[in-house]
Amino acid sequence: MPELPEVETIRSCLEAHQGARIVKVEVKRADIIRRADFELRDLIGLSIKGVGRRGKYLDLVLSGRGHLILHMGMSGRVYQVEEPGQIEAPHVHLIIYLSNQAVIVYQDARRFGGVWLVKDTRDFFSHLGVEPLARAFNTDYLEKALKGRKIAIKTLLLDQRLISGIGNIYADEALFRSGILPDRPSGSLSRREVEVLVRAIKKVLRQGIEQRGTTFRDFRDGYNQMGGFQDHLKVYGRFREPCPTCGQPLERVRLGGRSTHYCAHCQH
DNA sequence: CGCTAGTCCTGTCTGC
DNA sequence: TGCAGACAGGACTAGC
Repeated sequence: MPELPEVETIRSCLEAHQGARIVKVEVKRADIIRRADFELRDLIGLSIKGVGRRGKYLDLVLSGRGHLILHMGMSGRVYQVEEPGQIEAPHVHLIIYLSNQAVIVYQDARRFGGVWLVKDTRDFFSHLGVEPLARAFNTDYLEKALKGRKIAIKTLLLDQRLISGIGNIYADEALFRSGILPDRPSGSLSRREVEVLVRAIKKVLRQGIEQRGTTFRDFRDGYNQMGGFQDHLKVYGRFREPCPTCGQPLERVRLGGRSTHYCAHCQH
């Protein structure tokens, strides 16, 4: 679920807790901890030095070189509450109590997400590709990555080893805005098309962040509030609705196992 | 390399 | 109303 704009939205919400100390940690389900370089109780007393994001991972940087890393999978939420008594919602797996009285809640119904206690993030993030909003993600980079590849361009955009942060919604939206069909063999894109696509990816991700993410179903921001970008989606979730550009009914197919939305008239 | 299918899970919606 | 089946924003693996 949460793609780059959603995780970034949560990240900026949690930034308010920079400097706060962890006073207590409750784990409701031990198996959501996917890796622990140190003990959970070692978190007590550490302060939050910063809140980062890498791809779709949220990175709580702790004093003493530790990181508490969260991934939301499909249905995960991370948000803060003022009153601990209000955390009765189902599927709460981790609760972090801070010295500033805030309580951070991690919940994930489907448990596709996870939590990692990591000492050094360099190796942890080493499998991830370029940040799509970074300068390093440009026409040259994508053109090189596409060269000779036959894989469908949408499937390639979802490969986190090449570009980290794009998910199903923003892939469909970026391709629509670029006028490129999702199943085009990656290597068949012209330099001009690659350029247009890179710009569209950056633009749609930035708009998603501005709108505080897309709440298609589960997503909530760091205050457990819905995002706003769902009102700006042009194709995702709009099967059979008229294309916002040409009015023809939008199509939906399955591509690489993922639901894929596009306009057969506007995208080539 | 590229592609499909399966896996991890629960919730929600649709059609009968 | 009940129930079965499809489907869901992610990521990994096995197999061909």
